[in-house]
Amino acid sequence: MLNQFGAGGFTDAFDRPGAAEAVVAQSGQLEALVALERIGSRRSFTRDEEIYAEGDPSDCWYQVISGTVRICKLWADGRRHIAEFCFGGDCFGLDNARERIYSAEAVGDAVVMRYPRRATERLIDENPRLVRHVCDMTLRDLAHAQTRMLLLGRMNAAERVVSFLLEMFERRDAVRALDLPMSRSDIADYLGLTIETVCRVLSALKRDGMIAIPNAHRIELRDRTALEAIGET
Amino acid sequence: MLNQFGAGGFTDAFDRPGAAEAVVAQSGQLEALVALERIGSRRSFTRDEEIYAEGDPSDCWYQVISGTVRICKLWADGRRHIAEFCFGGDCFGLDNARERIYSAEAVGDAVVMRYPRRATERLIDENPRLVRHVCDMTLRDLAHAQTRMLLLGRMNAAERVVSFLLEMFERRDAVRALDLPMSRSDIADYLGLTIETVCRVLSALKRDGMIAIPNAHRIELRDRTALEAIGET
DNA sequence: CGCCAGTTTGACCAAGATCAACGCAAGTGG
DNA sequence: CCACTTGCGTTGATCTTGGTCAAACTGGCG
Repeated sequence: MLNQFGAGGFTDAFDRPGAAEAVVAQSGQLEALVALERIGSRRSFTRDEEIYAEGDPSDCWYQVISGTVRICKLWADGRRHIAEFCFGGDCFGLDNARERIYSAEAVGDAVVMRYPRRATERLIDENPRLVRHVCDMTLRDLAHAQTRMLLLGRMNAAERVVSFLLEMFERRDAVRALDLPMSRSDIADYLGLTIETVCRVLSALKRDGMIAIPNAHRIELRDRTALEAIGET
Repeated sequence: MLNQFGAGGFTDAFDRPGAAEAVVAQSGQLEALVALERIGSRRSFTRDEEIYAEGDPSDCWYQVISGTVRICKLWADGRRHIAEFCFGGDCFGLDNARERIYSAEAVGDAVVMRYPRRATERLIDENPRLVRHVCDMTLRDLAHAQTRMLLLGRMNAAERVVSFLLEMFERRDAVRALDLPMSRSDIADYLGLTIETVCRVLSALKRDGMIAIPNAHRIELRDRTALEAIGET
C-alpha cells in the first residue's frame, strides 16, 4: 500500500492506519487520537532488521505496537552501545535533530507505527493539549536517561545486572517469571559490560538462589528482597 | 525583598526581577519574556551551597545567570554521581516529577534565577510558542544525556577525560586556554572515575604535549587534533 | 546426526580503584 | 613575618574487578 513517506527502501511496506491509543488516550482527546492515527503508518520488521540507521534524516517518530526495538550506536572500532529497549506502547525516535545519531533495530519480530514529524507538528499546533503530552513523554525519557547515567557511571557489574532485571520485571509487568526478548550481547551492550560478565553475574545470582534460569531467556525471581538490596540506588 | 515562594529557608533571599533573555529570546516573543521575567526571582549562592536537595518538592525550575551549578546525587555508601554541570544561560531542574531525584549545588559562587512551575505552566498555556521552546530545551537535554550515556557506558579513562575537556572548551567558547571551575573530585564524579585516575590521565596528556596545565584549574590546548583523535566518538 | 549460533565456564590479564605518601599554595594565628 | 594547618592535587605501589581469550556446552534445525 502506498503512503506519503518518500525516502528509504522500506517505506512502502508501512501500512495505514494503525493504533496510537497509548500516546493520546490519557490526554482524553478522541479527535486528536483519530487525527494522529490518520497520519501514522504501520509496518512489521523481522529480527535484527533496521528501522532507521545512523545518519538517516530524522523526520518521523515511532511507536512500538508489539515486539521489542533497540536504539543503538556502533563505533568504528566495533564497540556498541544500546541506549534503550522499547516495548509495546513505547515511543522512540522523537528528537529535533536533523539526522539520526542512533539507529533503531528490531530485537525480534516487531510491529511499529510511524508518524511523520511535520504532520505531527501541524497536529500539535492545532491541539495545545497534545504538545504537553509530547513534552511529558520527553521528560519521562530524560528521567530514564538520568537513571541510566547513574547505573553506567557508578554501579558495579552485579548492581547493573540486578537493576536491569528489576527494570525489566517492572516494565514488562512480570511478577515471578520473565522472558527476556534480547540476547546476552544486547544486555551487555545496554549495561556497558561484556557478555561474559553478564553470564557470570547471572550464574552467581542463580547459585545464590536469588533467581532461577530455566532456559537462557527466562528468568524467575526467587528472592526479590535480596535482589533489591543489591540493585536499588 | 519579599516574593511569592513559601517553602525553604533560603526562599526570601531570592530577589526579583531578573534576566531570562536566553530562554525566550530566540522564540522572539518579547511579551513572553517580560512575563517570564515577572514570575522569576534571583538569588546568589556561595561555593558548595545547596540550591535544592534530593527529596525537595519539584515545583520550580532554574536558570544559571553566572557561575557554575552541579546536578548530583549522593549514595548512602558515599558514592557520588554528577549528572550535569550548568553554566551561564543553562537551565536546570525542569521535570515533571513530584520531588527532586538529584540535588543542585553551586560549584563556586553562582547567581541563579528561579521560576515557579505553576506560573510557568499558566504562561505556557497562554503562549503556545513557548511550550515548543520548552520542549526543544528538554530534547536538547535528552540528546546530551544520551551522549553522556555513551561516554559512561563505553569509553575508557583517557577517552572520558579528553571528551570532557573538549566538551568544556566548546561549551565555554574557549579556544586555546580554559579555566575549569570545578575540582578534580567533581570531574571524577562526572566521568565515573576516581580523582587519581583523572589526575593521571591529565598528567599523561601533559607529558605527551597535548595540553599544558599552568595551574591545577587551567588547561591549555597544545594539540587539538591529537586530542580529538582520542576523544571523538 | 552434525552443524551453528548463542551461552556458559575457566584461566589469565590489564585498566582502573584503593591505599598511602608527598607537594603545594592559601589561609591563620602567634 | 613566619611556623603551622588545611584542603587540593599529584604520584607511586599494590590489589580487584571486569575484560580477553579460549574451550566446552546446549538447543534447534537441515
